[in-house]
Amino acid sequence: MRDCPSNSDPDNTCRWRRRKEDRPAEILAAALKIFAVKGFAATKLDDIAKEAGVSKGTLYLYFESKEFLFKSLINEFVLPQISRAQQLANDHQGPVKEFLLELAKHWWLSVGMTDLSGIPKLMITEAANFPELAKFYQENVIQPGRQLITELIEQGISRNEFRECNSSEVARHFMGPLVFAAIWQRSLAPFDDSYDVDKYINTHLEIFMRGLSKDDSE
Amino acid sequence: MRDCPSNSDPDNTCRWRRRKEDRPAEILAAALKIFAVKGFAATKLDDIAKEAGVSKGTLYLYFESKEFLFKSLINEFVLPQISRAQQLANDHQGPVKEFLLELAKHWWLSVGMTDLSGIPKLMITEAANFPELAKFYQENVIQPGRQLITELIEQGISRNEFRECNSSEVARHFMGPLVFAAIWQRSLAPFDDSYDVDKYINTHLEIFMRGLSKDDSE
Amino acid sequence: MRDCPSNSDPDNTCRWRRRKEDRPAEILAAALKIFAVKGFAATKLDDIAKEAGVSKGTLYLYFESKEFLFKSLINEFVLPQISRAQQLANDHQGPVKEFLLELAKHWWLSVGMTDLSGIPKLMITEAANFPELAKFYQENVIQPGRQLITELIEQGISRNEFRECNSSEVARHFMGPLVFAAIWQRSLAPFDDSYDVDKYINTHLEIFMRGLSKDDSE
Amino acid sequence: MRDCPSNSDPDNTCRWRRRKEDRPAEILAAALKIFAVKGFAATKLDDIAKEAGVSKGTLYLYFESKEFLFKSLINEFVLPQISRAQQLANDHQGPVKEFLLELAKHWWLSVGMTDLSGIPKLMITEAANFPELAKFYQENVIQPGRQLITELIEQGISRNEFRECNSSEVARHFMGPLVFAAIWQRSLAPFDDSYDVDKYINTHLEIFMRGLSKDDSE
DNA sequence: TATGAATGAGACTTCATTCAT
DNA sequence: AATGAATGAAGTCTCATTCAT
Repeated sequence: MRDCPSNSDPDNTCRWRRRKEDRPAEILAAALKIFAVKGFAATKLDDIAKEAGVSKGTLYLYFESKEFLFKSLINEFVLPQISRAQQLANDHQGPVKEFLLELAKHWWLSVGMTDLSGIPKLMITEAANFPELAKFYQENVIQPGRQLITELIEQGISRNEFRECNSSEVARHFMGPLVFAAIWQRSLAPFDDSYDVDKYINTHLEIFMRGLSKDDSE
Repeated sequence: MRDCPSNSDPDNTCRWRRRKEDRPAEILAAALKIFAVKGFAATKLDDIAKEAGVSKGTLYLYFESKEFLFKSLINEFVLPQISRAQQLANDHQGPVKEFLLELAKHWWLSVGMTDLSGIPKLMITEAANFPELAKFYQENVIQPGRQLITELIEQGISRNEFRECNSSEVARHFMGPLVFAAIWQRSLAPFDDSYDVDKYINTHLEIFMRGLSKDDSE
Repeated sequence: MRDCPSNSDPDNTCRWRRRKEDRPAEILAAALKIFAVKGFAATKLDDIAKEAGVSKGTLYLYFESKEFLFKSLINEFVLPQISRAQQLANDHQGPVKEFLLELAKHWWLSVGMTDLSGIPKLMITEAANFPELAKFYQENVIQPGRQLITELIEQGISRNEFRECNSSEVARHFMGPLVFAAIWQRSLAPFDDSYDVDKYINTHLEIFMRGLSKDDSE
Repeated sequence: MRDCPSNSDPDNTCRWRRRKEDRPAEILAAALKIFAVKGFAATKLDDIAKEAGVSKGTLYLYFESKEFLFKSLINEFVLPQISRAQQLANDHQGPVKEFLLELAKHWWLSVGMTDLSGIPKLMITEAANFPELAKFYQENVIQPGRQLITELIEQGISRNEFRECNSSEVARHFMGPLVFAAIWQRSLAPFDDSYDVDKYINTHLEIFMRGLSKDDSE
């Protein structure tokens, strides 16, 4: 379905494949890869086209400009993330601590260690160049996400799992290092032989949970 | 034209006299400001020149290219940082915990909240575009810095201030949130009304120290 | 898909049935409309296709290129014009003056006020970009047309209707304002509220005839 | 003044001439030449740059876009024309007929036979593509010009030089053929060996004046 | 030393043309 | 025969770099 029928193009060298429906998603995936590495300005549309396996002109069949492609990228990949965590939250049972750990693990597997981690990196990189986008991201991703964590922490406090604390402030410190790990992964980690993301995340969660736990919780 | 004519200012009391020997430093400071906001590719030399109060051509009297200017920037501002912390470390007396807190405070005042915080942001942003620079930064700033913290933590453990832990790994979590706060400051913080850096840093240090302290340390 | 399915319209009474043999003519008509408004270079084949109600690809089934389509246009619409006037000339009886007026009226009704007036506009607009076409037009339309008028004027002189004059030169002034009116119609007339073509043409013919008439002819 | 000092660049091969003040006018003159021949869309900025003897980039130092250059062209060359004729009108003495002939001659020498005749051609060619420009031209050039002629004709009527007529309508027929001659010159005249502009204009003025004169004016 | 007009390579973007369906 | 997704050459425009002044 995606390619030329194999019988007429066994080597898949056919340049005239038609796959209108898949194209936008393919292009967005390619764009995310390149943009996340180079940033907006340093990315050439030629590179994205090559990564997507199409010609430069094809990009313009689906996205009216480089800027629009970039913005579509954020919208496309960001919006689905929002609701997912909330669904998880609604379903969970049992100790908050365990659920928070599960949430971290889930975020890491579905965002942090995938191409999607390019999104937070891009938002940090380009916030000053695309303020509307940054505002949108802040309001629709960061804040709802933090709100969710905040509520969980408060739940943990009221369930006597966690010590009293400024839940909203503490929530920032739950996500911060996760996001930082994702960004680090895409920047200086390749130059740091002794860096091990999983260890980093585990250590973070340990420190965080110990800091949050009641003193007599041992 | 821009300088005070020497004949009219024989006593050199003119406050606005341009000291030629400062030009490179002025340009580097201007470049840091702009690069940190826009990133390397999106920055125009015109903008840097304007910020520095010189003409575009003048930049080329001191730096042979945009890339060279960028690299000079890193070298210029990064190298001094390295030794400073070590000097502090050599001088310190008393509890490690207090010194670590002092170190964090010092880093924040001299780097995190100044234009110098543009350096870590740029390194993260441009690591993939300037691998040699990233390698250099990693080896000459990140690693020595972490090494210093690692040793302090080990000292704290041996002095019975801190619990047993993987000192090197934990050291990452001392600096990570500080660096993250600096970067956040320069990206999404302007869109987050409820964000307060100082609170963020204090909360981080509290959580971190509590996580590191011995259980009976209360 | 666009045609009536033949099985559902066995009697061929469907008004919207697409007659394939008309396609080239339909495309040429659409092309004339768009080209006359925008000129050759500013016209997109997409626009012509839309106007003709076909897809872009279809244009290439009938015309090998944009340039060829443009040239076909001129040939298609220009050649029929030539002989028509001459036929009229052969048939006419009575005063030359009346026939000239009739000729002007006929030209205006069949060319000047129809889409065909796009042809002279295009020839003037694009003469420098398509010299061969301009030469062809000059030799096959302009000159024969003027020759016809010239002969009529000479006939009028010999019949004592008109004063002596340089018939060939005067012939230019018979057609010139008619053509100019057609072109004006397609350019600046829409911005001139007080412009009235019919009045313009009538005034022209009055002035022209008065200038041509014998002084005592009143 | 315009070029490099001859002593340092006797062969005038210096590519780094500076002549900021002259540049815009030079570029506009070059642009008028090319635009008038090819029309807006078919003109490449490279061609204009070459004609002006500068590089493509230089155009953008003075005009922010191709469209803006085009519009500047109209504004630059059109506005001066307006007042000139009115000044002439204010100064004139004697018979209106002679002054009208003088005006025609003046227009032809200063516009019709110079590069400036490209302006009316461009307005006709591009009216549909630049409606605001067409409106501006209509209101600021065509109408004032016609108004001037109209008043002169009315003056002639009241001085008993001309017959009664619809002065405003007749004024159109004074200028029309002059403008048409200018446009013809730039389009099909090169393909018409027997065409002689001067003869055309003289014949026009003869016919026009005869048509306007009183019957007993002989 | 300092300037900024000028340059031209290279990016974004358009659209005539092709061809699998 | 008809379509319209895909292509890529060619145009507009930007900006790092140069150099006469």
